[in-house]
Amino acid sequence: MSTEILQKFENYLRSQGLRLTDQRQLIATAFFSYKGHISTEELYRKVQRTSPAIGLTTVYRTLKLLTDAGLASVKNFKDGFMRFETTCRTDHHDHLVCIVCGKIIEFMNDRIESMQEEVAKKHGFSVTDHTLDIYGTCSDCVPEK
Amino acid sequence: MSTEILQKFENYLRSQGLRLTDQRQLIATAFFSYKGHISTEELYRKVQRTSPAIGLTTVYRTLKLLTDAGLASVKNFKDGFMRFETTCRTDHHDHLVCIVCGKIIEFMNDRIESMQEEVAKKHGFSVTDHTLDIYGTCSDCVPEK
DNA sequence: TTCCTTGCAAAGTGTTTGCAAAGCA
DNA sequence: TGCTTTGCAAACACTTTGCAAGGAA
Repeated sequence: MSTEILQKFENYLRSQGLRLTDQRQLIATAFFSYKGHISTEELYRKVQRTSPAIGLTTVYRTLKLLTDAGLASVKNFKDGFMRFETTCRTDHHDHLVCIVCGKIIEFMNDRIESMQEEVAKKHGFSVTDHTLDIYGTCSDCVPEK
Repeated sequence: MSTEILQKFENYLRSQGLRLTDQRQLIATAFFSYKGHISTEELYRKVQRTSPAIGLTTVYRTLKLLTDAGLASVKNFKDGFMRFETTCRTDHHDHLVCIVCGKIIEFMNDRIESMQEEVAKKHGFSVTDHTLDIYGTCSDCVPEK
């Protein structure tokens, strides 16, 4: 299932005169098997469990390649870490972030989207991208008054 | 005019057993006279022009104090710099950021705001904060095709 | 051979902290 | 005197780069 996407990665690499090495394959596979927004460190630890020889640097570099290939995208929440997620899911979405437990819920609201476009147009902007993160406390973390 | 807000700062400092020093006053004044989202470095350079002896560290520390005092708030755009703006203006707003020239336009849209609340409620979140940044190209920077 | 890839260590970024000197109360 | 403040330099945390060794074509 992730073979197809690995194939895309390999195609990109070849087109750049690069190679799909074992490390890159391992890192990419681990990355694509993760459903959420993974930080470099987390992906590193994930990969380390099965292949302790892989270095953090290689994880960084592979994530950069995946991003260049258009297969991953970077996201910065408030914690200052780079987080990545796959772009195969072509759906755009925004985020609800729990400031207590760190849970991230994705949502999508067409009306909000189209109103953003409208606002941008009104100011003469042509939108390339946007970020909507709502921070708050999730139902599991309600402060015990 | 900014005397009033400086007063607030001084009150906060006193309440914490701290002092409103010359440096802090200078930095705070420069900060409050800036209308937009200023980075630490920018504020540092601004202050340096009149008082070259002030250190970057002191700017960082003063901005932290202003934030603790509730007079400034931090904002992180994609560039990885901390940016601050005054909170005296109690109005909330979102941002349109030009990815070419860096221009930042503020806007406010009640319907978007209330729809965010709605989405959060639907997921059991109680909102404390949110971030809506729209990135794009402004009318001055339209790519010359 | 040629050039890509790797992991380590070192460098780089923006930010924070330790510290001794200086200053206010 | 006791405590805050300052600026420098060093430490930090995350990320990137330089490099020599190893590897595929």
